[in-house]
Amino acid sequence: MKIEPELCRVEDALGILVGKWKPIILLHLLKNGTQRFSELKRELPGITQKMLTKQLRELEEEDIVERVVYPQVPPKVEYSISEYGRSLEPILHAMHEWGLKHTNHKNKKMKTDIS
Amino acid sequence: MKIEPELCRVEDALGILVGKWKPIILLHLLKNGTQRFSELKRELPGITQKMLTKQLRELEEEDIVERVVYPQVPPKVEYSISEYGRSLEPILHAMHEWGLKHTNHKNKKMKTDIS
DNA sequence: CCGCATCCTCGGGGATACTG
DNA sequence: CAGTATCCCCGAGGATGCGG
Repeated sequence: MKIEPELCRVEDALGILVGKWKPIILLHLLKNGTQRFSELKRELPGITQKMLTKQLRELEEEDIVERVVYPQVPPKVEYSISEYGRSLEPILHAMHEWGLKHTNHKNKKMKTDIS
Repeated sequence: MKIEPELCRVEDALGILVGKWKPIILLHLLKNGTQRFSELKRELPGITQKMLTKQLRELEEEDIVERVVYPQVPPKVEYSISEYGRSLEPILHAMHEWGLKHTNHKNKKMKTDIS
């Protein structure tokens, strides 16, 4: 059955995943469970504190990640995937699998384009 | 099994789908099969010729859509989903389904936030 | 350690007009 | 009919510095 384009909700899911660092942040949290801000930052070479904060806040806003603040000095903040957020896992897997195939597809195309 | 974040190919799939009009263009082509440029334009209220051309060209570049030009006056150009492009259909469906659930989730949240 | 504020760059996307 | 060609705007995302 085809999706009725007028009733399309694809953009809703897309809106959650779009963001330069969001997919990879989600994958790290899915793989490693709860992590501190500084751990995540260390694992994401090139990201700035500002961007990491922003992406995490946007994911939190959608109830995808959970944020726990420990009121102590120095501060400690832990992030994790919410139960609800785990429902995105199948989509991430599907996109990852498709991405692998697409890489092959492009490689094949390269060769035939040259020969 | 978790995806190794370092080997993540989610972005590849994301890159294909991201573009203001791409998902809806794909859904239209999936639903209606081959369509002329002007037909698509008519079905996408608000899109400009420039954007429709651009999005279609980008999808063509990735072998997702096929473009057939009939050398006649006035011009006639037909677009359709390639065989390869159909492999995206499960992902679009999954995102659509998730989007529906997410809409409900947000509605529920609204109510509990108010009460 | 975590995060906010400020400033800046760059490209996606829109409006409009022109052409074979 | 199916495109280019121009000009413009805005917001995502980066660099850097301050603060509790």
